[in-house]
Amino acid sequence: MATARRPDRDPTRPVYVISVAATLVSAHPRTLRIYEEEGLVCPARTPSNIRLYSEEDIRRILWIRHLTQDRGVNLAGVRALFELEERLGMRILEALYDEGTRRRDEEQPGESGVPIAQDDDQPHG
Amino acid sequence: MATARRPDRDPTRPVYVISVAATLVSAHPRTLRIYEEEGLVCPARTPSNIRLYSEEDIRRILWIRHLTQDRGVNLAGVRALFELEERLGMRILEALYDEGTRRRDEEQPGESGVPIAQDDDQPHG
DNA sequence: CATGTCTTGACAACATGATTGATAGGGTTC
DNA sequence: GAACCCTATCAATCATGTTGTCAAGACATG
Repeated sequence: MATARRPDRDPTRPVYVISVAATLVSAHPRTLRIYEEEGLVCPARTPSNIRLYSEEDIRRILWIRHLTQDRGVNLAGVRALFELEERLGMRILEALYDEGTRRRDEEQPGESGVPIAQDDDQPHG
Repeated sequence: MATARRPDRDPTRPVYVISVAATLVSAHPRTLRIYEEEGLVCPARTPSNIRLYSEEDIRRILWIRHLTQDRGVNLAGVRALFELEERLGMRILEALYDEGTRRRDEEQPGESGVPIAQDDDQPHG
């Protein structure tokens, strides 16, 4: 019945509830709600209004985490960067992530050079 | 003796000492020194180590003021945006400034759509 | 039905950051 | 010599980011 091959792995498909998503990105659920309030992420909702985050949402959040935690950019700066990327219609964030890595010959299968989540012990020590 | 025509108006020519520059951008001299410490601006120096800001420096500072004061971006975000612009080799900041203005048919003579300084009453009330 | 997880909303603690201010000791310019 | 500059430090103020908690309610699954 698989339409393409593995529709379960569609990166846009909403799958994670907020507690799971928070664990994936090593943040507090409260923080993810704030990101949504700030308009930085727009997770889907179930008919009963439950947030469901897709893989793309997770990647977007990981970008926010990278910019805020590693680079010290505040949410207003993240918004400006996202807005810039959207207006220019190109993946400018990638160029920003080539910080210590300079440039690698080939890209990882992670479609857009997003920082990968290494699951920490405690999301919110 | 004018080489081209009016070399005095070369936008890269260092002319303003820090007190004058601070007045031009409506900020405290202390703030301008912080911008320099953060690597956001690099004014020229006289042989006796006195800072001299050029028109381009002023425009750059006005960008910082716009991003920080009007958009709430912190200095780390400003650095990310400048770094991005430098890596991409294009004026992406312009696209960011078209916020409420969308796009105007013609550009003002101000070479790069930089927010103009309207001199306030008190730089640091 | 009971339990657990979700929802929004509010309040607060804590640390960090941005900006301005003041001070000290010394150099530069007029 | 007065007024400006330099570096460096300390501090006050205000805003922000993150986490935490509490409340009252809706929903899903056992």
